[in-house]
Amino acid sequence: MAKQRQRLVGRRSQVTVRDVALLAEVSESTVSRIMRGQDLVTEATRQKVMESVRALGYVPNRIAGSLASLDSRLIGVVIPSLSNIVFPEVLQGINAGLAGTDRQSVISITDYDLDQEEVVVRNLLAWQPAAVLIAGSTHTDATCRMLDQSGIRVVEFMEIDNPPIDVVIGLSHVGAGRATARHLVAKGYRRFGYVGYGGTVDIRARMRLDGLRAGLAEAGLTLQAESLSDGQTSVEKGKAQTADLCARAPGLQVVVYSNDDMAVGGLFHCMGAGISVPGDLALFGFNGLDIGRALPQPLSTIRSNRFQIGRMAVEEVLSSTARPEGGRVIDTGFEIVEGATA
Amino acid sequence: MAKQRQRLVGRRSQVTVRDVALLAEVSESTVSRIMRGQDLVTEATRQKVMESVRALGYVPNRIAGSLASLDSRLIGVVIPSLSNIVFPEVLQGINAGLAGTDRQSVISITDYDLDQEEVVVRNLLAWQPAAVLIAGSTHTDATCRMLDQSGIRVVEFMEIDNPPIDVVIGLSHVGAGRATARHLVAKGYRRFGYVGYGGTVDIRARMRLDGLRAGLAEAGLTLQAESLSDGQTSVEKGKAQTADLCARAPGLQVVVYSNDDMAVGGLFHCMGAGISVPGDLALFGFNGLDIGRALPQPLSTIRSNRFQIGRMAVEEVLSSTARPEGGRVIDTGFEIVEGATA
DNA sequence: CGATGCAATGGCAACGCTGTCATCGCGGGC
DNA sequence: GCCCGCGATGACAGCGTTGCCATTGCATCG
Repeated sequence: MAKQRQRLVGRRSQVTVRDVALLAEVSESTVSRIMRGQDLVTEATRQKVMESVRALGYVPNRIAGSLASLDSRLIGVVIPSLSNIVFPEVLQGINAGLAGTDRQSVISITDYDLDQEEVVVRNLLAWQPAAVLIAGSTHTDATCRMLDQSGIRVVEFMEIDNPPIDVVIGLSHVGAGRATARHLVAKGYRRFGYVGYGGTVDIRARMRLDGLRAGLAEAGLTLQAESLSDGQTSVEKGKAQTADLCARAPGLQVVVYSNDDMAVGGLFHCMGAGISVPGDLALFGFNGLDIGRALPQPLSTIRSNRFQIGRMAVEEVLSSTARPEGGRVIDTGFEIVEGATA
Repeated sequence: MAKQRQRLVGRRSQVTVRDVALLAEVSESTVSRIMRGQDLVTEATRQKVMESVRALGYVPNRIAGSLASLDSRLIGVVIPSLSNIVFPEVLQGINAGLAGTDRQSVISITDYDLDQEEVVVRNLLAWQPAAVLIAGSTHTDATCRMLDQSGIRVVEFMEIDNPPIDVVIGLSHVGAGRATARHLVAKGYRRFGYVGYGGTVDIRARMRLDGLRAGLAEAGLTLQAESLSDGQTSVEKGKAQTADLCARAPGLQVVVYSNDDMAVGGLFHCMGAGISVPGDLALFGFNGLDIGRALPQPLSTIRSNRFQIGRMAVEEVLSSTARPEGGRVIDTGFEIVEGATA
C-alpha cells in the first residue's frame, strides 16, 4: 500500500525537472545537465528537452540546486546605508563586476549599527553565500568570529585603517584627513573650521576628522571652530551648520567638511549670504561627487574611488576561493581635486 | 558493508542540526523548532539546545530550510538603476517595510534594458521569492508571462499609467507632466523650453514629457525649444544642455526639466551666466529631491513620494499572498512644490 | 484507579536538484 | 570476431531542513 504522504497540501503547483524529463522522455540527469549548460549531450536531445522546457514554462529551482551542489552562487553585501550616495556607487561597481557571471548579490543594510550588522551578517551567512563584501572594518567580536569561521572570502571595503579578516579594499581615511590638512596648510590657510558629522557611528567620517586634526597638529595648528551634528549628513544640514559656524566664529579662513554634501550646503550658504568663496572663506569637501564639478564654482575636495572599490572587491572574491596568507590590503587611493573653492 | 559515499569531498565542513541535536541529546525536530522560535518546547530544553548551538557555532542553513518548507522568505526587487537617486530611495522604503519581518530583499538591476530585465526576472524567480517588486509596468511579453504565471504577488511600482499584472503603486507621470504645464500656464508663462532626457528607455521621463506637451496643447501652446539627451541624466548635463538651449532659443520664459538633477544643473548655469531666475528665466524640475530645498533659491518642482512607494509596495505583499481580483491601482500622488525658481 | 487529554518530543520522508557512478551502444583496432 | 574505449544517458542517493504524524510521559477526572 502506497504511503504517499500528502505534504504541504495546496502548495503552489510547480514544474520540476521530473515533469520536463517525463515529457521529453529523457532522465532527470539529462535535463539537469542541459539546464546547466554542460555540453555532454547531443544536440538532438537538447532540442527535445528545451522544447519541453518551453512548453511547461520550467524555471529551475535554484534553492534546490544550491542545496544539492552546496554552492549558492550568492555574494552577500553589507552596507550601512543607501541614503549616503557613496554606497549605491559602490554597489554599481559590484554590479559591474558581477555582470556576465552567474553570481548574484544580496544586499543588507545595517543603518550604521554594529549590532544590526551582526544580525544582518548572521542572516546572510544562513544563505551560504560564496563570499561576503562588507563595508568598514570595525565590527562586533561576534561578527568577526562568524565571518572568520565561515571560511568564505570576506572583503571589507571603504577603509584600510584596520587589519583585515581576509582582504580590505579602500583608502585610508585618516590619511585623507591628513592630506587635506597638509594641502590646505601648504596653500597658506591657518584658521580652520570644521563642519559635519561629529558622532561615533560613521567611523570613516570620524577617521577623516582625526586625520585632519593630526595633520593640523603637524603644522602646530588646531581647529578653531567646529559645528558637529549626529545622524545623516545632507546638503541642508551643511547649509545650516555653516551659517551657525560663521555666526559663532568669524575670521575663519577655511572650512573643511565631512563630505561633499555638507560642503555643497556650505557653498549654498555662502552664495546666499554674499560670502565670497574662496576669498572670504574657502571650502573643502570629501568624496568627489559629480555635483561638486557642476557647481558654479567647482568644489575643492578629495576624490575617493567608490565604483572601483566595488568592482575590485568583486574581482578579488571571484579570482580565488582561498584567502591569501595573512590577509591583504588593497589601497585604491584618493586624489585631491583642486576645484575653485579652496 | 557500509556504502557511505564520499560526496563532494573536501567541501566546507558544516555544522548541521544533526550535530546540535547529538550534542544537546535531543531530536533534530526539537532543534529545528527552537531555531524557528516555535514555543512548544520547555525552557530547560531550549537552554540546553542553545548552549550547544553556541558551542558549535551553528547557523541554520536557510537554503535547506527554504527547500523543505517551500518558502524562501525572499522578496525580489527589480530596478533599472542605482545611479538615479530615486531608486535607492525606494529601496529605503522597501527596507523600512521589511524591517522587523523575517523577509529579505534581493535586488537586481536592469540598466533600463527590457531584455536584461527579462533575464533578471528569470534568475530572480529561480530563487522562489515570495513576491516580486518591479519598477515600471512596461515589460517584455515573456517577462509579463513569467511574472503572471509565477502566481506570487507582483507589485509594479513608480508609474500607474498602465494596467497592472497584480498591483501597481506610484503616480501618473503623464498626469505629473500635465500638472506641470497647467501650473506654469496658470502662472502666466507662455514660451516653454524643455531640457532633459529624450530617449526611449526611461519610459517615465518620456511620459512626463508627453504629459507636458498634452498640457501645453490644452492651452494652445507648444514647446518652443528642446535640448534632449540620451543616457544617464546628471547635474552636469543639465548645466550644459541649459547653456545650449539658451544659446539656441533666446526669449524663453521657462524651462521644464526631466528631473531635479537636470534642473539643478540649469540653475547653476543661470547663476554662472548671470541669468536672473525666475525673472529672466524660470526653471521647473521633477522629483522633489532634498538638494532642491537647500539651493540658494529653492527649486520649483513636483514631489513624488519614493520612500512611501517602496514602503507601501512591501506592505501590500506582506498583507496577503493572494492577488486582488482584477488587479489594483494605488496612487501615491504628487504635489507641486512652489519653490522660488518658477 | 484506569481512561483521557494534552504538552513535549521523536522519527522519518519529502522538498527539487546535482554528484557520482553504472550502463548502454557503437565504432575501430588487432 | 572480439574487446576496448568512449561518448551519451540513466539511476539513485544524498544536500540540511521542515511538515506531519506517532509516541511518550504526566496530570486530571469521573
